[in-house]
Amino acid sequence: MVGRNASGNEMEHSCIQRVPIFNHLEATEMLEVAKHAHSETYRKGETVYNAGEQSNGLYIVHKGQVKVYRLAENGKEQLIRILKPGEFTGELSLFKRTEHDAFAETLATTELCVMDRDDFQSFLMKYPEVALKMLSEFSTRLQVAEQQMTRNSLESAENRIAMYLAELSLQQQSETISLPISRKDIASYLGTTPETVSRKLAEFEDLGVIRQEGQRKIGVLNLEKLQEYSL
Amino acid sequence: MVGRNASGNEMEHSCIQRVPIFNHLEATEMLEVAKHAHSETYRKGETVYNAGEQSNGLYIVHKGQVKVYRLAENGKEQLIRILKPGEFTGELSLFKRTEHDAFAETLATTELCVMDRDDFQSFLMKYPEVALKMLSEFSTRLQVAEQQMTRNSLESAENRIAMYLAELSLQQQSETISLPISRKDIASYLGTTPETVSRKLAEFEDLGVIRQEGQRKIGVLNLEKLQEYSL
DNA sequence: TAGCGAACTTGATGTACCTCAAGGTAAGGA
DNA sequence: TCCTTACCTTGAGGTACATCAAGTTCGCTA
Repeated sequence: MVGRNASGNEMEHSCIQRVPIFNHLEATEMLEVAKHAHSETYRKGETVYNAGEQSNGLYIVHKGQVKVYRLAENGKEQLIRILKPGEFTGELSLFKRTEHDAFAETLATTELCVMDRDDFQSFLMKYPEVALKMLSEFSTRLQVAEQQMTRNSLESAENRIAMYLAELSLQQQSETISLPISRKDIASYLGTTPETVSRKLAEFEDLGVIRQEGQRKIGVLNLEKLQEYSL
Repeated sequence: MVGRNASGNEMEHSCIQRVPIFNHLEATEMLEVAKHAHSETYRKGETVYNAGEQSNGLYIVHKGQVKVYRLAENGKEQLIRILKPGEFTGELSLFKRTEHDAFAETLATTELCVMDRDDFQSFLMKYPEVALKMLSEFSTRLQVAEQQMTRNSLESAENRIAMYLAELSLQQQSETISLPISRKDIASYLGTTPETVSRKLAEFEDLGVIRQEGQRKIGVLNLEKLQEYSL
């Protein structure tokens, strides 16, 4: 961590304003939230928390990106998700006194708002709208996690990669998509290896479905064909 | 569905009493919940909902068991989870107007409490303790889903099966564990095939780690050895 | 813009697991 | 109790993908 700011100051306030679960609150309410938060600044590649460490707060991304992943005993890594501004992790600690079961690492210079566990429950009791927003967010994440689980066990690596590209293309609403993460991380997210990702991308290129334009840019020439892999 | 009861009667009340997210409420509050719930009765093997159908309520299991699964386009099935009494599904419909993305089917004669979507949000606003309980439940489920996802993509089928047995053994606190589901369903849950499950169980038996005693009973002879597969 | 290191690609080889197929066993209804 | 049916086991064969090992390209820093 590069810096840490005490609770209740300007930085927390701006952070809380940007976060979906809080941004509908009145100004005075936000100030109350800010009292229980502090901000932390990280450089690229730093560790926010490790599996096994005591978990004691809700981490909300203000600026930057955070990668959350797990490790198997054999050292293999599974990318769980990439947190973008407004998203959060560490929610389990709000309800149970447990250890982290994953690792969190910054992918860029990152500012986090950290909500202390203590008082957060009573805060939620006072502002049930916030609890509802969190519930909504959770149910979406649950759906995504279950979808991801299904894909990883039911679809071939080829299909998973095609689906991933198709999704990116739809998200980014563009002919050329820019990969948000490295091939290694894509592999880890999709439960395969970097080699396989490489080979399949080359295959798709041969088939005229995509065109690789540098490591992080991919032109989608035939979205329909990509989507066919998912049905 | 075999039967449906109107809202607010005795059956809903008993159902709501048993459910963890509601059971701390006062009697009068429970009655209020019951107003927005009705009960449904199913025989074994019946469909509660199908993927693609409009989702419009929270299904809470009162008695029996419900299996929630997804289908890939190739017809392969992935078991998401088995709902036991007190557990619920359909939560996404409370926050979004969406279709079900999974299938739910009863494994036995089953009674469900169904909470109507409408008013549930305002109910949660009125009783934030209930929202907190749901949040807690969600965060646990999220953790389980992410764990399951990691396992299915990082561990070998052999390890997954060993882990599954070890977990059952710990859960049931017994030398002989009784499998709660068929081999086909175990395979589906672990992202493998019934044949592989069969073979691996036979292997474990040859190694003297377990003893198969009929289709649904397994004696655990060497729990440590089983657990070694997970490290 | 040269040079370094990380990220990526490509090839050759191995293997865990899936698939298809057939026989065996257990459970439940008439 | 028998008979049916679904479930499970075992075998043989194929394959998608991982693994290991060299190259190659990219992108950053100086």
